[in-house]
Amino acid sequence: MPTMTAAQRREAERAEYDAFLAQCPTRQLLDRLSDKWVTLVLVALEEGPRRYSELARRIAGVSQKMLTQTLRTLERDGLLTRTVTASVPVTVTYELTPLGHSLQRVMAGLKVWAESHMGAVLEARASYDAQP
Amino acid sequence: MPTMTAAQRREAERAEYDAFLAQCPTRQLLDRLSDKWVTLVLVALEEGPRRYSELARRIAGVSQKMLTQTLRTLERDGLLTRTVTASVPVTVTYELTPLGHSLQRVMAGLKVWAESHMGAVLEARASYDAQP
DNA sequence: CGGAATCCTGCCTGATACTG
DNA sequence: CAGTATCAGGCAGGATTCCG
Repeated sequence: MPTMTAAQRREAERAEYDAFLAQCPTRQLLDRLSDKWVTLVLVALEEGPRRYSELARRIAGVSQKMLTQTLRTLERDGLLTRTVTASVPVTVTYELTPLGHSLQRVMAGLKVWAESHMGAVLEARASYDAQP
Repeated sequence: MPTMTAAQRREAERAEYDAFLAQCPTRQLLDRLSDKWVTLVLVALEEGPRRYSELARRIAGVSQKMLTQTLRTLERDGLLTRTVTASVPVTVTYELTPLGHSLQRVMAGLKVWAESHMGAVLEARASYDAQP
């Protein structure tokens, strides 16, 4: 039986992994999470369950293929659940798991950062481009 | 003269942007930040200035092309500075700006999350793949 | 050492069409 | 409505070579 709390177990686990190493599984995980659709899907689900069509509408510019692909991967990784309601027409609902919620908090920070510091970035670009 | 604090200004600015809109500049910024090399470079610089060769060694698997390209973009966006010391051989040092540091804090959270929850993700995958 | 320039491959992505 | 299947192209990204 485990004598560690979940938090202690995570800490011990973290010490064994290093995302800087190319072969480390966390490196592959980090690569997968570093995806614009992943970020947007997670943030779109932050307030609760959403239907497929709701997500497609909210996340402007995503193709059906990429949305489905992203949702499947996130489901496989245990970050969200997919629920099919047998009605006519059929309804499919996606919802974050507790694991997904913990990641969503990090992702939301990224989105907020982008929206908060956009001005500073645009100024930096203008300044950089002005140089001879 | 501005009558708002920097924090207030950022908040007001944030309200004008929405990364869910495909045409919004923050969406493009979010796309750029959702890059594995960006994440790793920012985290690699968290403890202070680093030379080009140090970064190349630390971030296993990155090609010279991608490392240079990533560094250039981050420099243009005002997230880090590039300093050339005219010696033989030449030395180039990269260092986070205050803006870069604020983003680095978010990025570090992503890396820590990946390293902390790797086990849970692997279990979820095994469970998903076991289904008929 | 720290790049720039070039070439070239693959797979990511979008568009389209079809189904339960 | 919520997908799957297929096809085609474009550019991300690796490998290589050369330079100050």
